[in-house]
Amino acid sequence: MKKTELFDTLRWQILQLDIEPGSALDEVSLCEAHNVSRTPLREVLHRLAGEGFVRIEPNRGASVSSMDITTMRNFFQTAPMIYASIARLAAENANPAKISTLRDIQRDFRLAVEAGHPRDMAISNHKLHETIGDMADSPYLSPSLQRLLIDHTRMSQTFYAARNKDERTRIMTACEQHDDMIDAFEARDPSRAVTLTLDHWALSRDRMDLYVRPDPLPVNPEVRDAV
Amino acid sequence: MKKTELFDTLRWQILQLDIEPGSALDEVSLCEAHNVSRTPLREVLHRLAGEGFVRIEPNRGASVSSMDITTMRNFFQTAPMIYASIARLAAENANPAKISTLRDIQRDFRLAVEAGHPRDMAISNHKLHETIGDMADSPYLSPSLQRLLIDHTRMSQTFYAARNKDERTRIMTACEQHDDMIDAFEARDPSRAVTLTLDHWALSRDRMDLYVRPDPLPVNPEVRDAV
DNA sequence: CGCGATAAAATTGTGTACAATATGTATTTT
DNA sequence: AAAATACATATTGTACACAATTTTATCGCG
Repeated sequence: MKKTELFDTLRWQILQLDIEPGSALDEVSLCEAHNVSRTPLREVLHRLAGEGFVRIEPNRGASVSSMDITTMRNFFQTAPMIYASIARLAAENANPAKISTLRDIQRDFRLAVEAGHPRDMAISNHKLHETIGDMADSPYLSPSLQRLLIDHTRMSQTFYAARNKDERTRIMTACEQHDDMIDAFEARDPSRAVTLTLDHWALSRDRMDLYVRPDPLPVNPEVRDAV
Repeated sequence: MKKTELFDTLRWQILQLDIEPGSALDEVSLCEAHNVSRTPLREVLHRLAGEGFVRIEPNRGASVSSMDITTMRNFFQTAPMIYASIARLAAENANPAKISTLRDIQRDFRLAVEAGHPRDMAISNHKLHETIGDMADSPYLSPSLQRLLIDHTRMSQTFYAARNKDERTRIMTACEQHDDMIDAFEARDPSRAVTLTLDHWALSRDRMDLYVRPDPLPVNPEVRDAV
């Protein structure tokens, strides 16, 4: 397997929670698993570290970036601002090629929703928001967007693994919102794009709360205090 | 030289424009210069790439991130928002240890100003804003702050290389603003911290414009078109 | 002289061996 | 039995050799 593939593979494995947050990454086992030597693997790990997927402690190897409660608080604080700014820029910078890409991704997303495949939903959703970030074309904002999306996608696994009818309805709503957002980008309507984006955020935020505080809440007082 | 040192060395060389933006980085010459083999050097380059200091094109090596006019436009658009948000969080999360660090760095900055050492000013200024970012303690905002600071520090070389009295006065003002900002952080006054930060931004912005559009403007029409 | 193909040189990418460091275990000491 | 030490093992870090690729130089041809 080539290095670029390896990078993408590990990236997606992390995003899809195939590799648990916080878990240690053993170099030799990864090498055997992906059929590369340690030299390119380590280079990939260093890049992943630079982009926030992984944490490298000198002489102690790499581990997947963790998602603890304190960072979650920051997440909910920061996400709406970044998403809104990105949306604004994306609407200002919209071009037909990127809009077309967005439509393609959104088609995949809708198919995944109709087929009820949580993994594919999460993947398409990530790609969609990543592409919006590309369209915004802001080298200064996209680092934060990328960092947000890492944790957003990991958390959204819960969101898309819909169990009851209400949750499935929410996913349908999110799907419609995507279409509306793309329409707003295409129409180059920044303020509408921002509004729709914030609505979209609010919808997924309500569900992601459950990731941090799983439903039903544990009644164990010790656990509550720890949180 | 160890790998962590090498990382910092290259980082500062890029930030201080010792290595020109856009210039190619030859692996073997860097190895000889810093007395390491290519393996650790390449790992460092990959990490620098992940953090936005460097750009790696497969099979074509690494080059220092460039600063063209289009990215500059994004810079001025994005910077105030990120700086303000970071300032707010820094004021909310202020703790004595970090405040003390800030005071130390600011002391260095003032010394550099009084001694008239542009390089040291730029370094201290970078460290100061980086530490404010640490204090804000937001894993989602700091990637963008870091990316902004890369270009801000590189541009500020112009700012600190003061030639006339007016420019030196501006630097003095910036120095005072640093103190006021740290006071606001220490007092845990978010809104004041944000206001002061935006003032500080406005001051340096006015000077950095000159970097993008050097004074006096070239009247050559070909150059204008190319830009 | 310009253009394209081909060969040589230089540069980047990968595999492997070995060194340095950290971790785990057994033994000794109190 | 607990703590400390020394040793063995496992893991990470680095150097180097070679493979793959790109860049440069050379040559032939119209």
